[in-house]
Amino acid sequence: MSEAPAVAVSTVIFTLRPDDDGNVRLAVALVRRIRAPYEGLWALPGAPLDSNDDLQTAAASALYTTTGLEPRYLEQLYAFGQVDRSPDRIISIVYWALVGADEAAAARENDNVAWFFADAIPPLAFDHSLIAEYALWRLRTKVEYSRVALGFLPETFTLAQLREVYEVVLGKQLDPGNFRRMVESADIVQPTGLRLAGTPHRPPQLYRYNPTRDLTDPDPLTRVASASDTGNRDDIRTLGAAS
Amino acid sequence: MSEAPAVAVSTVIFTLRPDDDGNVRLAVALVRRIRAPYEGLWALPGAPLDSNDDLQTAAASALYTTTGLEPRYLEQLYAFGQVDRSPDRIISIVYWALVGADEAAAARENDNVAWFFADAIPPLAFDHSLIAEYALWRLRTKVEYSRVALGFLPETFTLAQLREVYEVVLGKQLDPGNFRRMVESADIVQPTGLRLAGTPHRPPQLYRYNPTRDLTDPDPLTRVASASDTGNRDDIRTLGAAS
DNA sequence: CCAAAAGTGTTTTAATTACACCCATGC
DNA sequence: GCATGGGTGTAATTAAAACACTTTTGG
Repeated sequence: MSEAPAVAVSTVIFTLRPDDDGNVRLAVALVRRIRAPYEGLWALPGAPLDSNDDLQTAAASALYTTTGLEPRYLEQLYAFGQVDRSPDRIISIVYWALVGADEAAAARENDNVAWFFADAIPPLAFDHSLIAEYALWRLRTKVEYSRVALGFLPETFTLAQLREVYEVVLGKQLDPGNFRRMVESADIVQPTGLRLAGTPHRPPQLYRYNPTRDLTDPDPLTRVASASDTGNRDDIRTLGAAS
Repeated sequence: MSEAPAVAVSTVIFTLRPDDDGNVRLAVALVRRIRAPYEGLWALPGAPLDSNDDLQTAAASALYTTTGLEPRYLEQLYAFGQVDRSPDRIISIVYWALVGADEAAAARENDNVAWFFADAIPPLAFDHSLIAEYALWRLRTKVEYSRVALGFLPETFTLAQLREVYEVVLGKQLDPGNFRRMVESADIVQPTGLRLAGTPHRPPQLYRYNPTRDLTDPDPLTRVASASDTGNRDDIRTLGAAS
């Protein structure tokens, strides 16, 4: 009889950041492994699950430990448990998170913690390459039918900024006019009445996200979480389950 | 310091079965708890994770133990790990499964194992009521954009049977003509060329599911699973991840 | 006035829905 | 023939995409 499987929680952390040419791109936070196995390789941030922590708390804490940031959005991705995915039997419960582009710019980064552009992720330890790819897929599909994109933006923003988030995540240009109508009819945001001044063109309206609506439409899990809020941080806009 | 969390795997098993009036309805398999806590209450079938089993194997085995059946479709639902969801700290990795209506009719059933109609599930042990509700939500949303409905049907079937599955799961009537066109354009099934005889009306065509397509469109996880098939049962039509 | 992005309007296209109607069989 | 569900056709509605055009600012 072998030992009981160990449980770990990891988080795929996404943000937006400009590359050297000034183009905004999707980026993922990775940590370098400092011990065997896969010593020296990059991996997803994570830690063994502390028995006193909820899964979501553990995921947020992995995020905080590596970046010093709080998630704007946090959702469970999948539980990985193939017997041979690691030398020891480890069940990894993986979350994915969005952090604000503004905050991430100031996030810590060093030899062992770094941001990688999503289209240039190096080979990762364990099955983490597959996990990262899956998280990316989930982000992209979810952007199309939910409001998670707001998780990258600060409190107020212009529609052009919001559209840029969609364009970067989806990897394609969007028609400004149609985008505006889509956003308005989906009731995603509220106008603040303020305008952004100082532009060399017509000053755009500033919007904020609609606080009466969650970033995703509520599935039964999210509904329970927001109804009987059991000590969850209220700076995470949704605690949503998968969907 | 408390002990390491234990890992269990449970499965929400769906099938279709007729009620006393002969109406086909969605049903879930439950087992009665024979020990504390929640002794006597109904619960989802499951078991502690054996260190030698993959998660999916464990889910299929929970299914087999309770019903004696093999899943036609099996997908991970969610990992539940709230600290207070059980007296001991237990991380439950939950799968959901579809079994054929024809086979389920012959499945074992006794004082401690029974099928309950999905709209009449009794209060369950632990947080299993919430889990069952979430699985139901996932099944319903997934039926709308994938081909999982085929998981309820035998090898060959008529379009009317397939439509009935959709109607029962979604809880609404569908237009036969439009349904036919939807199925044809989505390339869900293949005509067998055979016809069902003995009806008091025009004999319908028999179809089989399209084996060149999976029951769900492949996300990165499913794609890997089917490409490098690592000992998965080939009678499960997809090993799909969540989506 | 010009450049540039904000913002509005209109046309085209495609997908969805609603519903009328014919077809083929057992009785 | 007639009742019944199988199967086809078509018009109406709605949503998505394409794209022209007007507005408002800084320089």
